[in-house]
Amino acid sequence: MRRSKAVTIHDVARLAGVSHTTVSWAIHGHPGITEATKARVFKAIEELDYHPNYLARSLVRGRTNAIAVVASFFSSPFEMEVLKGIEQRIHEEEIRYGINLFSTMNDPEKVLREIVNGKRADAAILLSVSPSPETVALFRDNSMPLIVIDEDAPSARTIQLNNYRGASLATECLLRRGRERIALVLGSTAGDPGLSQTERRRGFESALAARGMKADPRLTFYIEDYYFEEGQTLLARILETTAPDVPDGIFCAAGDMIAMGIMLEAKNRGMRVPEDLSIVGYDDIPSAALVSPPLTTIRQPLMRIGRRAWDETIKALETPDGDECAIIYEPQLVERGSV
Amino acid sequence: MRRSKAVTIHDVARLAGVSHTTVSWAIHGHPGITEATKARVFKAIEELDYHPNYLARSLVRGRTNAIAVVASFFSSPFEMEVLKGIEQRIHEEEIRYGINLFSTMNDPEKVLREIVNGKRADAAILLSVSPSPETVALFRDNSMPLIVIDEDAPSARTIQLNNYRGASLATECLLRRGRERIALVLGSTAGDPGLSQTERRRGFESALAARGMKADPRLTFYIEDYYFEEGQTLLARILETTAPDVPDGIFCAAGDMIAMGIMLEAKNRGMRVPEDLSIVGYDDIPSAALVSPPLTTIRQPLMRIGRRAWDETIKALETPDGDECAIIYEPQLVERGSV
DNA sequence: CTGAAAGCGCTTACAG
DNA sequence: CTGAAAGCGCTTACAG
Repeated sequence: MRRSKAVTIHDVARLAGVSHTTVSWAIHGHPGITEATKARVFKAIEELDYHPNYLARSLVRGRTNAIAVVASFFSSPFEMEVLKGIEQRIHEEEIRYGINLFSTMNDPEKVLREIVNGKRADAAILLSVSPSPETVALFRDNSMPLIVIDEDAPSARTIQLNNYRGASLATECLLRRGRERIALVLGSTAGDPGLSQTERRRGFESALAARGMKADPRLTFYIEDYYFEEGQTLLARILETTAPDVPDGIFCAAGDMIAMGIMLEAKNRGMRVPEDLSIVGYDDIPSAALVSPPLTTIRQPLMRIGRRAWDETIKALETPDGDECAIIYEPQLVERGSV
Repeated sequence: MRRSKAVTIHDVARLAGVSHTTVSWAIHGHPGITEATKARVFKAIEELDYHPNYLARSLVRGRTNAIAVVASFFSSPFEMEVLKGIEQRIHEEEIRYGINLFSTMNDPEKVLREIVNGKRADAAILLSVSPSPETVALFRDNSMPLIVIDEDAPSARTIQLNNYRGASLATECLLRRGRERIALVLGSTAGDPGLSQTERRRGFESALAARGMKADPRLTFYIEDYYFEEGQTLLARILETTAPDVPDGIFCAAGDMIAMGIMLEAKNRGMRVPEDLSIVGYDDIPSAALVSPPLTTIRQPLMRIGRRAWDETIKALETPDGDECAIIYEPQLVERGSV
């Protein structure tokens, strides 16, 4: 097995009969290198199949040409969609940045500090990860752009979803159909509830309040996981704990997957949706339209958010002293048959 | 705005009153540094909040501590599930590798060469990307491990799914229910059909052959995209082009999403599933169980594949001269109500 | 037990 | 128009 030693700029210089400085300049289109010399250099590069070592280049330039994308876990529908938007942008624009994934199961702050201090990327995009003020300051001190999606972070660039409004829309839809005992299902309570869940609760409560109704704490439920089986067991729990005053509507702020689990279980128990029980989900995942009845839900422009996050990152990288931004995207009610 | 200069190993050395060599050795637990010296060094590190520059370290070590994950597009259910498996492993094992995403819309070979030549990672995992023999050789010559998932690559480490068998299982299921005119729906024909689609076709044909039947070329259809709307328009096309001998069964090797689109359109047209038309999908995406009737489909152990890919990568990294492997995972028929 | 020196592969003022 | 030199921040034989 031939274990070839990597070819360096010096090999190219030797073959072309110039100094390695000249090679570097030829590569970078530095003005004032003869066409003839340039040609010799490129011929040598071709011949040796030379590729600049990206690490060395990054070290001396102080730029990695990589963007960190940080999330607590990838591969949830939310992260997937946003990632898709980012990807689209990369391809459309031919921008020469790589993307490095960091997931933060344990200690988000530690990961973020390591990105900055270890110079592991030129900028970071955070998906539903909330940085401490100290960390935001750390990024700023190192002039490293930080884009925060779906969380709040004072004096950072944020791209948010109006979760408050999404929840209001969902709840109002239920109220319009005359639902009077509406249960609220929220996402995981593990540790910090997260801004989005908090906001959805607020939106739910305010929509009720607008009708002079009050949220009944016994009608608020939490889930642990996002598998639809969780939705099935949850409905059992809801019916049990609330009997005989079972709810006639459910706003499942924890997302469509859970909502679909609830719906399936309702059907298994002979309940009619929406006649006996109306359900509204959140996210509008692709299969929401395919279940029966099709699920009424809230759609968020996740791909657009991904694209925008990328654009903001690039902008921040190119104009380092630009203002921080606070962009908010509006959700949309998608009315189908489950209400 | 304070723009702090990064703290280097020299700053630490100065504060601790030792040479930078000693600092480096203290960090790496080099034997023969007094406890007292070590303590001074670590105190200085703490005080200055020093973090080694990862680029410099990688350059001198010749290792990036990053694994490249390459796919034509991320954020398809397939890639996401595999990625999830990889992620799990990273967290379970506390392994210190980062993961760098490379997507290869245009020129896969170019991306792969750049990863090797630019030293952008220590190893690469390919998701449904098929490397040329030259590229496989390039990886080998640079002793860079290459793990190929769901494609074939002579003399590389491969982790494959038995697509042939999956298709046979699906087709046999249809045949058992007495279906006699079975249509085959295959994925995108753009360029190379890809190994998995080719194998699924083979499996389909062999299952028919086992009953003395022959695949009817007029009953083979291709899709462009993987949105479920595509499935809806496809059924229209199928019915049109085959009338009056419309199929009584469809094996949708292009995946569940399309299968669900087909099913929705069938219901819209007043066809009964499975009485008038049986449908089998592929992938067992989470919502397959939720549609009505629930979709019969083929499940593949994607997360396990992700985990295994990671393990093989690490193994290859640690024992560079290990054998190439060829692992094959078996799919499983999940019988629900659509057949 | 600790330090001076060389080197990883590149870029970029600075001279000629 | 081209080259010699310094330096990015680290690691690691090699001497003392």
